[in-house]
Order: sequence, then C-alpha cells, then structure tokens
Amino acid sequence: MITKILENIMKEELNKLNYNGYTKVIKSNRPDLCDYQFDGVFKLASIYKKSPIEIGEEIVSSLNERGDFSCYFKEVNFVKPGFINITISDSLINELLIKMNEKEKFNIEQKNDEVFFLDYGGPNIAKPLHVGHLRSAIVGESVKRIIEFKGYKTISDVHLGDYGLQIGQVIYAIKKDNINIDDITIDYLEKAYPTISALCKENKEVKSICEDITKELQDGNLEYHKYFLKIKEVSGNDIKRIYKYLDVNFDLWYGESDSYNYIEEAKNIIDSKKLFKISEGALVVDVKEDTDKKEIPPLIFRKSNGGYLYGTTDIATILQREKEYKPDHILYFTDLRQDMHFNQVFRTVKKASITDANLEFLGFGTVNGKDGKPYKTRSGEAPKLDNLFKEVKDLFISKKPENEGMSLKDQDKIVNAIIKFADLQNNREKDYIFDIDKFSEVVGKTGPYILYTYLRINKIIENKEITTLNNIVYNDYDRNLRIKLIELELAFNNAFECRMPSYIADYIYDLCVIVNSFYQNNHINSEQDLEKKNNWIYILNLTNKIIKEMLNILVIDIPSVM
RNA sequence: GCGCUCGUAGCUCAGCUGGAUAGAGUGUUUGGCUACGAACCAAAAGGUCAGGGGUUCGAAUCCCUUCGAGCGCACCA
Repeated sequence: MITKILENIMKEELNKLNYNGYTKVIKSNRPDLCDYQFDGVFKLASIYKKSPIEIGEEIVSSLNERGDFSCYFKEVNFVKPGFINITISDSLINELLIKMNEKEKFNIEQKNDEVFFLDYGGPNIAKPLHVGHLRSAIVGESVKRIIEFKGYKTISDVHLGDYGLQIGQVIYAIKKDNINIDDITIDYLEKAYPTISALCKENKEVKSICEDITKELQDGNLEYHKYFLKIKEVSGNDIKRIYKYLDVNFDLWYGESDSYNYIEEAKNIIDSKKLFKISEGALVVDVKEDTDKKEIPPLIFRKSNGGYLYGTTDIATILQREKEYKPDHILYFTDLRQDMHFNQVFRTVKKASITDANLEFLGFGTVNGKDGKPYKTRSGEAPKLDNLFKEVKDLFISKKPENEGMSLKDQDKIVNAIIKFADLQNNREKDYIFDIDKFSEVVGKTGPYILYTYLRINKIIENKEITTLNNIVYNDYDRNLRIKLIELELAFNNAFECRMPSYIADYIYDLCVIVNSFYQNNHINSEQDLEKKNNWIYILNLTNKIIKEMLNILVIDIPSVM
C-alpha cells in the first residue's frame, strides 16, 4: 500500500535521527503542492522540545541523502510551519501499477485466519419486502463481498423473522377470515398483517389472543404449525424472488424458528451462571453495568405468559452459530432502532460465555420520505420493493428512446445499479431521504455514470493487446489517473475496517471522474506514439478491471450496452 | 426526564482516528461534439461547517454547553 511504503521510509529516517513516535503519511490535501504529506513534525517538536522547522529540515535533508531516493521520490521538501511534502516518483507509481495488474486481487493484502458470520436481510415473513428492507440487504451483501475479497471465509444468514407475534397475528387473521390453508397468498398476507397489527394496538383482547396463538405455536400446536409452514412457503417464495433480483445471496436460510432447538440449552447455560431473575412474572437477565449512562432494562428471556421474544431467539441463534460454525465475528445489519436490543443480547451472551465471537452491531438510519418521516406511498403503506423496481425502470426507460429497445436483462442490471449506487453512497448512521426522482437520476454521481464510463473505456481497449508499462508518465491527466489507481487499497481497507461500502462507492466515482477527464483530454486511438498508446491502453485496462471488480463488490453488474 | 444518532452550499450529501485554501452531485450562469459514446468534459457563482465556550502551534473533526431534528427507553420485531 502506497502510504505504508512511505511510512516505512519515514520510520527508517526517524530511527536514523533518533526520533520515534509518529510516522503516519496521509494523502495530501493540497494536490497542487504534492502527492502525500507527513504532519508528524509538530508532534516530534513537542516531544523533543525542538522547533518544528529544525526537525522538519533535518528529516528532509536526511531523506534527500538516501541512495535510493529517486526510486521512491520525485521531490520531498519542507514547508513552513511544519509540513513535509512528498511527491512520489513515476517509477514507483508504475512499479505498483504493474504489481496491481499482475497479482491476484490487485495486490491487496490477503488474510484468511478468521470466519465472519453475517446476519442481514432479516425479512419478516408476515409481509412483503418494502423499501425499508433495502439497506440491510444491500449493505450486508456488499460487506460480505468486501470481507471475501480480503480473503476471509464468510457465512451469511438471512435470519427470517418467522416465529414472533407477527405469525400469531397472521394466524389469527386466517382463522377470523376463515381462510382455507391453500388459499393463503402473498396478497392476502400483505393485507392481513397490517390489519391485525393495527387492531392489536387498539384492542388488548385481540392482542392477548394473538400472543396466546404465538405461544401455542412455539409450544408445538400442530394446526398452527401447518399454517406457519404455509405462510413461510408463500412469503419465502416472494422474498427469494426479490433477493434474486437484487443478487443478494445467503448461505443459510435460517430463521427465528430454527433457533428453538437451542433455547433450552441456552437457558441451561444462563441458569448455570445464575443470571436469571423473575421480574413481574417474566424470566429476565439483568444486563445493567455500573458504567451505563442510562438505565438499560433487563433482557426478557421468557414472557410472563411463557412465550418467547426475539431476545430469546437471538441468543439461541448465537448459541446455534457458535456450535455449528464457530465464527470469529458475527455482524448484524439492521435498523439503528434496534441498538439497545442488541446491546442487551450481546451483554447476556457475554455474561453467560455463550460465545467468544466478536459481536458487531452495524446499525443504519431509517429510510425516510421527502418530508423526513418514514417513507410511505400515497395510500399510506411502505412501498413494496417490487413497485420501486418497476418505477425506477419506467423512469429510466423514459429518459431516452433507445432505452426501450434494450434487453430486459440489461434494463434490470441498470435498475440495480441505480438503486444500489444511490443507497451505498450514504454511509453515516443516520436516516436518509428516499426520493424516487433522485433515486432514478442517471446523470452526475450515479450508477449509470459509472456504467457509462466503463462502457466507453471498454470501447477503446477491447480487442487490443495489453503490453506493459515503461517508466514514463505522459501528462497530468495521466498522472492523476495512475495515482488514483494505486490508492485502491487505501479505500478498500477503509471499507473493510469500517464495514462501509460507501468508501468503495466514493472511490469508484472519483476514479471515473478522473478517467473521464483523461479520456476527454487525450485521444488514445489516434495516438501516433505507439509506446505512449500502449501505456495508456495498459492503464485503461487496469482501470476497467478495477471498476468492474469494485462494482461487483457493490453488488452491481455491468450491462452490455446502455 | 434519561440515552442514542445527528445539524456542513438553495436542495441531497461527502469530509469527523485534528493539519495548509471545507468538497461532490443537483440546481443557476457560461463554453465545448469536422477525434475513441456529450448519460461526457471545462469554467463561474454559491459557506458565520446550528450558536457559544474550551483543549491545541492548528478544530467541521476532540471536550463542555445552549438551541433544533429524528429515534429509543422490559413482556412488538
């Protein structure tokens, strides 16, 4: 990695001068002055009680005396009040580019010593997927691909919401409406769940019945179990169809219900550690800690009516994962509103030593409409993903007449690119505004811009022989592009460490801006200098390889035309 | 009430492990297809980084505080 290389050199120099401490080299925020900068002079000055100017000049002159200076640097100089500005050599750039092109995975450092278990998607089988389910699926799938690209083994589980109160509510609706088991359809579920869910809020009696049905189902009631299986089948088909459209894939299709075999064992483990308490008729685990800034309520393991909640199934699921897969990390991708819930679960699991795995909660904000409130259609419910896909597709087709003639496959790839790139740009743990017009935009910082760039570059390099690089960089457009290429690993590692695909989305976008600028200002095909032309084809080929691979990590596929 | 996440250009957002002149997209204004795809490129304009205080050689970034927004606070998920 480029900054690592520079940091190692800084380390050597500082050792020579008997300084130590700070060696971090960062991308310059003044590209007009240099490529990279070292800011540690101030820190060293305060540690060693010297003036920054003295230390800075000392380091720079020592650097300049190195025998291998020109292998790494074009120029290194000290600028008041304490910056060391580094311009790297063209030979270093090209050496790194050749490695990226020749070695596996762009020469990004590979690891394989840990197993990552990812829990994302998390659809509720009582209702169809809506826009609120989009982020978990896309971010989870993308992070999985990042981790795999890094070399680690991953196991992904959709973790269906399939055994909670929502099922009791749907079964209640089925009984009440006197529906034949074979007549349960996705359309019926779509209406039944919100109706009963709303009814439960105003009618405690109904809610109590639903809770009882849920408990009986959990206890093994055969009739309810048949309904459960049917609901799961009907809903599961719909869920699978949509995840397939999104190219979101799971190794495991477990759900809450699959954790039931582990509840008893989890209970015994927790009990053996004497962590249970009875509180208001419920079996709970206290998870308060002295350092808490606020009161954290206990985790409810078993309700006062004997039923189980999602805290229980989440704990049992962790036990199951521990026993069957022994993961080193378990990552959860869900709405930030579940933060406290997972806090309770994680604490319980740690107190009971159910797993040693590193448990990570990766929350994200809610998808809101333009008014800042949770996104709703005109008629009031959250829009189904199916409808979103169709709407985005229609808008895309309407942009240009030719779009209508594209293959369905390509149209769907573009719809995916539009939606996913728009979503993956957002990265903070905050709500984001979902605006269908913005989501369907095809110019500017969008999926189509990336695809367009890839395809136009591809026109140049296709059917051309790829030779190798010499040690020349031909102009500033060229240099900017090459530098951006060697910085891939920086962006990638950030994305990996923070579990944030947005770093990769940003990187690809920046790369596309730079390559478009290069494209517009250099004419490759008509270039008379053959060596120059070959060099450019080489870097454009590498650029497109990177774009394609990184788009794959963002779960975006490239159409044949657009 | 307590806690969490936040408040950056007209709008939507990056930047938040502290560095030099706070960046994109969009919108507005303008220039560029007799060269490889103009869904592009080039340029202009647009900012008290919510307000105040503190730490530091240096703060959008760290700490405190005020105001404002969203969310969460045991038998829903």
